[in-house]
Amino acid sequence: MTIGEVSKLVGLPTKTIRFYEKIKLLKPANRSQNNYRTYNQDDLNILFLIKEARALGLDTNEVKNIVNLCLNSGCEHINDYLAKHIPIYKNTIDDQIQRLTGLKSKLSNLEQDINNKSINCKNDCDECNILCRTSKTC
Amino acid sequence: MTIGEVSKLVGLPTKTIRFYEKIKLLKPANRSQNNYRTYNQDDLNILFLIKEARALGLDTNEVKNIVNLCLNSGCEHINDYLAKHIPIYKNTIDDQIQRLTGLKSKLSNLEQDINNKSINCKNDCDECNILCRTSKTC
DNA sequence: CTTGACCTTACAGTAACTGGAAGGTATATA
DNA sequence: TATATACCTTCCAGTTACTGTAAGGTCAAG
Repeated sequence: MTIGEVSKLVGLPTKTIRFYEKIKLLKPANRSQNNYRTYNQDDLNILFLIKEARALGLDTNEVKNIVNLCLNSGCEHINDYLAKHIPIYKNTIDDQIQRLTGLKSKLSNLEQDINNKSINCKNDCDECNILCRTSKTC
Repeated sequence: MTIGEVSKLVGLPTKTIRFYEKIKLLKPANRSQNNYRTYNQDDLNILFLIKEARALGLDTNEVKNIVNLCLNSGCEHINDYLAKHIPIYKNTIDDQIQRLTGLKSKLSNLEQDINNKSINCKNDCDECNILCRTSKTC
């Protein structure tokens, strides 16, 4: 299979497949006479695995661990690995969600301030919103 | 004020302040005889404004808009601008939260699959988790 | 006169791609 | 045979918002 065929089958841009090879997430592809990359079913399976793992939000280093486990051990080790690591992934996600939720409520507060306070504030900065208060131009 | 003093007052690394100048978020700082950057209260105010806006999750382009508004117009324009844009920021955040929530539930499903299904799966891949199923080595 | 704490610039690296340029290759059509 | 097209190749730059590091200048104190 050429990289374009693989791209369609797996649903990843050719660019991305080459990129994965470059960062050693994939081993260097075999080459045909004309120097085109060629892929077989095993390569395809690895790419599906990578895509699935990325879709779970795992970063490329995590994916690399899992691919190696998959290639060098068996899936019972993947299960062990995931059982240990999924809680960590989830904590990371929780942190991000919390951060975003905090941002959102900050924005809501600011929105309310803007609605409640005087819109014309020439030199009456205590009536301004927090962003404006920090600026002397206000 | 030197950049180090400003850094302490505002709570931004000197690196970051120089970086903001480089990307034209700040105008080029005045220089003392020895070529050190010097800052005055106005610069400080702008930096506070920038820090506040970044803390709200706005990207540097948005911050640039707001700084320009602050320098070239008055805060009534900032209020208008924010009133229009905050809903957009919030939508963006909601999208991100939704994405993360989706990832988390995917991870939870996988976690359950791992707990429920056979851990030893030699060539019995239907019993494996989704990551493993995609791999021939399973 | 040296030590330490500042300051300067410039370049590289981060994460995970994406876009583009410049060029080789394979196939179908005129 | 010429060409149009749709692939493929490599390499370099850009994205976001910084951070780290190196190599070097400046200033005050001991």
